[in-house]
Amino acid sequence: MAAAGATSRQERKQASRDAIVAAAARLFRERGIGGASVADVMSAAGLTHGGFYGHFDDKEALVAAALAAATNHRERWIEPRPDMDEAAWLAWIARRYLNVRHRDDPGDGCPFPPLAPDIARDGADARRVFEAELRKSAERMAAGLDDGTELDARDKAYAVLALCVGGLMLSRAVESEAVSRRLLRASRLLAARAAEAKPSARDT
Amino acid sequence: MAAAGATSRQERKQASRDAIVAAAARLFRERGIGGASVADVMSAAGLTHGGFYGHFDDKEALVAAALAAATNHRERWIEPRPDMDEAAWLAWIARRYLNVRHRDDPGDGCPFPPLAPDIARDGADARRVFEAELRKSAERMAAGLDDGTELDARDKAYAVLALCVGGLMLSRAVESEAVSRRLLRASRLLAARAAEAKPSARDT
DNA sequence: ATTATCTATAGATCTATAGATAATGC
DNA sequence: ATTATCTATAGATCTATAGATAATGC
Repeated sequence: MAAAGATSRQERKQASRDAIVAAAARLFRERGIGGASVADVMSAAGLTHGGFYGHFDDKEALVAAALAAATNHRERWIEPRPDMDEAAWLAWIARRYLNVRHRDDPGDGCPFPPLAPDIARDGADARRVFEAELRKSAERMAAGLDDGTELDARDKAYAVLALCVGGLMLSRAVESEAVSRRLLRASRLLAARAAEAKPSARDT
Repeated sequence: MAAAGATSRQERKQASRDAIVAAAARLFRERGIGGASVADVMSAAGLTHGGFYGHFDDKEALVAAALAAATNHRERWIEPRPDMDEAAWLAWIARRYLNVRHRDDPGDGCPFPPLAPDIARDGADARRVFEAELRKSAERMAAGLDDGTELDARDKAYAVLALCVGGLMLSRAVESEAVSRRLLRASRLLAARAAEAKPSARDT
């Protein structure tokens, strides 16, 4: 008789937990970890402050969960495109990441630029989650790249990630629109150069 | 009779202010802006909490001053080397910036990686100072670079800065030494590729 | 009867201010 | 007499906990 529509106690608790994590993932990206209190997160999730500690031991555990949850971004930016050569694909990825829309919507964007310094100073658990997420991004990108002479496919991916994260972060920290856009554009153009100089030379 | 050794009231106040700014520049880089309280900064400067407001209107004014003061880093990393070609010089700059020593000493290092996200969320004053400092770095670097076909000298400089800042920041946010070093190395290698493919081709 | 959530609060911050103190400079 | 700094504190947070409440599930 356990019909599909029935929401068990466990299911509802899980739904609350999911709402807390989703709210935290957004607020931490928008305001930084210190800028969003537990009460802020719970309120955004439609719950009251005190209930938080039935779901997590402490705020640091929430940080790790929120970071892992803010992962949906990856599929949007690092999409396989077998029809393109390496340089064109890297340019395509960089264009999807380094743009004004992404710059202006940190709450729904990549968690690395707004959270990296906070995580660097946080506990080892958070850094382990950060590393796992970064590695997944690198591996997804590396799958579409070739090993080069100096940089293998994963090296290229890490370097392009560093460039994208740095470019987006700096574009948010400057005041003038002109410099901000210049940072985005220049970083996009350098990203494509991670490709080997002559990717299709051997085909000729 | 105003001998050189005499310290006027004004001079001593200036010395206190300098000590406050120096302490703030270090603590903000080490712990983030939210992680160092006004009391922490004053204590590190050898003064008491209450005296702060005789020097600055509020904490945000200190952030702007501390950011501008953490500028001595630039000369260390972007040193003109007319003996090198463009790619070699960029590789040299990247090596000076993207290394383990710099990674492990944020308090004495470049203020951009640890502070950029905080500044992005802070007031316009802080962002203006950030932009001015970034622009000075870019111009110092661009002075040693050539205009290319896609990227002019300043574009190259901004892109290399984005890469360096992103690479250093990510290398601090991951937990394993192996991934951290890989990020530094891969970013160093990509930095050199901001140079034109054949800088000395015309000379032949 | 069990459990998820809420109300209320303790204890520890943090920014900013007000008034006291101690040292310089007229 | 002026001014830089210190002591003390108000008012506003923030994390975490304890005990009350209300709803599910036996």
